[in-house]
Amino acid sequence: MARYAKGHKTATRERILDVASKRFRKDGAERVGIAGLMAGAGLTHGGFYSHFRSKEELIREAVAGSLDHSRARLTRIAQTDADGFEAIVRSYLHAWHRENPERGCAAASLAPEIARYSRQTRAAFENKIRGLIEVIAAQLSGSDEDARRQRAIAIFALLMGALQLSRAVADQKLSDTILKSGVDAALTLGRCGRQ
Amino acid sequence: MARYAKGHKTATRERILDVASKRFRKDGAERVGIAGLMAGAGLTHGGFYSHFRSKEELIREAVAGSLDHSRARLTRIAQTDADGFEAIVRSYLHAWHRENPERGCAAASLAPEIARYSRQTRAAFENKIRGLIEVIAAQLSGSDEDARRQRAIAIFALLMGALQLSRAVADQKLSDTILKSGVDAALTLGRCGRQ
DNA sequence: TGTACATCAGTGAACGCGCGTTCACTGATGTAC
DNA sequence: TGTACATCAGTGAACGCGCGTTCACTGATGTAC
Repeated sequence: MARYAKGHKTATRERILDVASKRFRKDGAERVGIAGLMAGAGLTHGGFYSHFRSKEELIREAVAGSLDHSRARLTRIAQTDADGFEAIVRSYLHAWHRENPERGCAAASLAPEIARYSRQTRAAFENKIRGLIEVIAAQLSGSDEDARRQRAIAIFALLMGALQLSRAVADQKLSDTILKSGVDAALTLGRCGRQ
Repeated sequence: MARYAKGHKTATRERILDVASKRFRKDGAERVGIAGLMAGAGLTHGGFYSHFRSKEELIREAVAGSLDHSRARLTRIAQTDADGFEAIVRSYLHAWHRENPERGCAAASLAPEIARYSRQTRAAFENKIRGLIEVIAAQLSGSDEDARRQRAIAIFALLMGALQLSRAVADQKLSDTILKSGVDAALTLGRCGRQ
């Protein structure tokens, strides 16, 4: 093969990123191999390095891309609903999100793993997390912008932590309780600045 | 070698568990190999399977053991301080904890990974998490026991999530802000039932 | 219009390596006689 | 007290396998003449 239409290589790259992003979130970046990934994109493993310098670069870009999607989705959800904040909280701590990690928040799937990668990868992650925090902060009331940001940080930590716990326990009843408790607490934190 | 003193095998087993528990929390269970683990305990890899049926059994027991320690430590910290709840929150979201995962909370290091293991492993994790939640709930006020438990669940999720985020970002200033925001929010949630 | 050549996305064999797991074996000690 | 044997925690070679990465190659198309 050769000399494809303009934009063909970019399209292939996007396809690899899309497959990677989903598999990383589902199985963890560690567990996913390059060969299987490329096969999932309809290619052979050898071509990988003409698209990415290394597996870690792929992880960096796949995580960044999926967090961009998360940000866009949360923004959309917030705009659609009358109470944007509550809509964000309920959609994040929803059973659907718990059961479909491959379509969900990369931070919830990969945060501890990312903490073990290079500074560059952590910086890329950080950059996107700042964006998510911004989206949440924009839904909070209160005159002090810094205080809103700090509350948004804690709320995001709570959402992420609760989703992880709901996935890690064996008992479905406890898992449901975790989601419910997370929603209640997040709404409490969201209302603290309102009066 | 052979015919060691009574309790020798148990002591070796404990040593393997101790090394495993620390390495799993530091590097992730996935990244840690049996051979290196056994070498760290002063042994060769072949003997591993006379102590554990499989790597996953080791993960299960190492995580359970370290969560037992976490529970004991949090209980002690709560008893030492005048405000037991605040002491728990501040010690969990302390820079020392962020920088020493190998000595810290296994849930914060491994939650997404545990979510991908077998039901048996998730059940073992769940059992210990229930214990941690109990310790937190015991520090909360409010007459409704169920409500205290639910708040404790959310608080633990918040603590775990905030610690993970503080480890995963590159910028130290943001990392510090995450810890601080987590403390503030956890204290807010802890006080909600008090009036 | 026809021929020779350059391009380059993708192929697939090969690299060294570490993984989890199995198993025949070692050898110092305790026990039986 | 001395000898033969059983025990069994730990050893280390070997198993098949998949990993991330490299690289010489393919072959369909676009371009130059």
